[in-house]
Amino acid sequence: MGSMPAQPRSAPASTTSTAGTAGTAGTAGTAAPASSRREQILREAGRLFAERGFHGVGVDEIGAAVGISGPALYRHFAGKDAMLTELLVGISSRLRDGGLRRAAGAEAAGLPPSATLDALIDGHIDFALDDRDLITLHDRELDRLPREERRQVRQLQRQYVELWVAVVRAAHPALPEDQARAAVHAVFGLLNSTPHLSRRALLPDRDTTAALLRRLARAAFTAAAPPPE
Amino acid sequence: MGSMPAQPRSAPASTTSTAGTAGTAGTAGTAAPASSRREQILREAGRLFAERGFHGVGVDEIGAAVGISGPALYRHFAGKDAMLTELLVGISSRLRDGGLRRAAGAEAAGLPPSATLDALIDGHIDFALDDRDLITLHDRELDRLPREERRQVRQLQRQYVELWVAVVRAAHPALPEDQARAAVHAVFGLLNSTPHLSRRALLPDRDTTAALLRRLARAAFTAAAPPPE
DNA sequence: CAGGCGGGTTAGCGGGCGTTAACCTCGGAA
DNA sequence: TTCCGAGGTTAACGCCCGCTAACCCGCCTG
Repeated sequence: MGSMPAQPRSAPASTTSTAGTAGTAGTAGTAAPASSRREQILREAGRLFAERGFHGVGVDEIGAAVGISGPALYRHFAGKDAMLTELLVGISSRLRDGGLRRAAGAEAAGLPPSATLDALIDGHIDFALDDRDLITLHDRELDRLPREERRQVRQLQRQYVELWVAVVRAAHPALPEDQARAAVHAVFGLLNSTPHLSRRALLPDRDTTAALLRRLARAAFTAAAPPPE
Repeated sequence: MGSMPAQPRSAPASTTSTAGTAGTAGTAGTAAPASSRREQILREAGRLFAERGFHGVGVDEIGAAVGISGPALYRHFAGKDAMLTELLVGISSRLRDGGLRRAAGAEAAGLPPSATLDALIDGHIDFALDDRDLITLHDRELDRLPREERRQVRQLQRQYVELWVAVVRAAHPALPEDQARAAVHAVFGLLNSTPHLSRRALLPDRDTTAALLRRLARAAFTAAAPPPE
């Protein structure tokens, strides 16, 4: 825990001692190079926003979470809104791009639509299990964005949804489009449900959970087609 | 069940005006038994909280939504927190009580566990489709409550979840408890997904949506059991 | 060795919001 | 008729919070 991050980290020679808490050393050692201050701030802000809501978190708290205090954040971001914007745009972009990549890959490999759908499901599960905070934010704090940014995020989200809808319809041609769309939203809700019970070890281990979610999601789409009557 | 958009929505409360005029006018005789001012406030507050978040709504706005202005709310509630508390306790209680009632009824009728589970699913779907705002609030603003009230709501929610877990395990004995619990949460996420796309008529009509959700939820539980291997 | 600039610091302003205070006005008992 | 309480009103207070201002320091570059 207390291990020094090795980085020089300007010694806070100044009085105050605010730095104390900083820690949490989240970073989870992603191989990614140099998690800059900026990214560190984004990570902590995302966590706090997910925990207590955008309006429920003050800039001083965000600063404290990374070991600096309050207004220093403005050296990195134009304001609190800008942090949320960057978080939400980033999430939506990653989801959409990842989905497009997987769908294109599956199609190029000549796999059937059902396998493409499975690839989308697996990708979303990875995201939901690995970035719980972001998933939470993503469908909870959208309305706190200024108009133009909100439009941008919504567009990305819509593209992601429509990608799924197209694949679902290819895999289950009997399903009408509006029901396919509703089913996609429902499965998103299903897959995104994990963040809510993240607290307390109520979940099985990651692999078991992932396998469970995969089974549930696939079965849901299969059942979405109207009953054979 | 018309959504009753009515709500006279008083004009911008001109200054000065002698208070007198307002008087009893409001609440035009809704067939419902005396929707008191109190309930009217709760309804509007719930809608606003769901739309913009607890911290994103001011008391003046809530007042304006029911035709009175700001501090008049304090004749009916101890404060803003009290409104959220009453909303969340009410939702959680209704969910739990409705679940207990249906489960007891199904059991008394000698139905098999799978039929009991179906009854729970149908009940939850009705709630999710008819009280979207409340469903949204219920798993989104819990953390804005003061400590003690939050504990109370969480307890109600837990009882509801455990009721489902018991029924699921009776219906699917092969499913381990932790996975059953995770599946229950996942299905809640699935069923509660409808509020998110309520805006814009993206959904099929109510009956179609309800039938679709029912199919998805049942299939999910059936698929939750580990693969036969 | 100078100097600028990246990245910190504290102090403080301005606005918004929850809440309280003081006051008003009815409708319905006593 | 009087009075009182329920349910409004506006004014205002105090706090919190986002953001700006003014200042400071150490590293890297010329």
